[in-house]
Amino acid sequence: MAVDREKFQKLLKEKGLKMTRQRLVVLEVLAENPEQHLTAEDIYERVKVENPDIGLATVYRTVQLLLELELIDRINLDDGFIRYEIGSLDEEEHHRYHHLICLRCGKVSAFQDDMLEALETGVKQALGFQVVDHEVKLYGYCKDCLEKEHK
Amino acid sequence: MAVDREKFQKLLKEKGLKMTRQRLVVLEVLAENPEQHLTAEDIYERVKVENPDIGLATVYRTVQLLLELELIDRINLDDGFIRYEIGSLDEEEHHRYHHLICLRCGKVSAFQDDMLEALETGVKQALGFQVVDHEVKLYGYCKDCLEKEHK
DNA sequence: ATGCTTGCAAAAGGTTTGCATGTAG
DNA sequence: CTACATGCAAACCTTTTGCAAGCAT
Repeated sequence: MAVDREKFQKLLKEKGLKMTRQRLVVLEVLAENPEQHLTAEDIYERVKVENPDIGLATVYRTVQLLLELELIDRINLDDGFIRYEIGSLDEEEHHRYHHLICLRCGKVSAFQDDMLEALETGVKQALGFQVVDHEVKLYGYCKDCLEKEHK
Repeated sequence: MAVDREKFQKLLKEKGLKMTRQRLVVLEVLAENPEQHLTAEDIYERVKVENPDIGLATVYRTVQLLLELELIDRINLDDGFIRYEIGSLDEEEHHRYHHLICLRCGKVSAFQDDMLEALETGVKQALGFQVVDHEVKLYGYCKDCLEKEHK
């Protein structure tokens, strides 16, 4: 997935910010690794390959920026790291991704489901709470680990 | 909600652990504050009232232990603190609690819904992933904040 | 030129750990 | 008595921040 530089620059300009090599490279790494749940350190390692001078602090500052621009999503798997992934380009699908976390091997996979929309409507009517985003994590055992266990 | 000391001691004994004043007090604080989402520091402050000598490290060690015994649940609201609350005594209700997080005032409330059971069955059939626990967080604006905004 | 950005290193802040002492069983 | 548990302080580790130097516009 390629980064649209013009669109990126336009988004930055709207906030009085500048397009830099570092920001572009961080965004590109995330765009090239969709659904990969990268930590700041992961991004740093990959960015350094073609950009050895970049600092880890810049990666942290950039992911914060990309979050504010809503270009990426934040994922917290409760393992002490905050992870990031490129947001879905399709607005309709953007909030329908959930995560499956294997308690044995730690593998994380995503699946899509829109059943929560009904739940959100119900919460609004019953409690007056207006939902704008959600996060669903399902913990359990993945197919591979289940099969290994049965041997 | 009172703590069943005999049951607690039995659980500890099964793992070769001892029942101490500190462990009991931490569990009691959590039992007396259901659905309160206490941080380790919160627990520490409340425990210190009647037990000034306890150390913060003991609180951390104890919540880890209580998690392993499945007496309490862990909640991560992405605010830099890990929070804890007593688990539902009713096994059937144990995994049906979800959280509503207000993006304006930060208030957290819980609601109950079992619609995820159907989702979990579907995930098992479609992907072979066996779900044993889940966490659902809905972000949005609570009734109070919505009303204030409309004035 | 102006002022946003960066890199470095230091700081921050919640959580964990080492170790000598205390205590439950 | 023995092994597990505690308290204290230091260590950890991810993330944030201060500041002088570096760029984008």
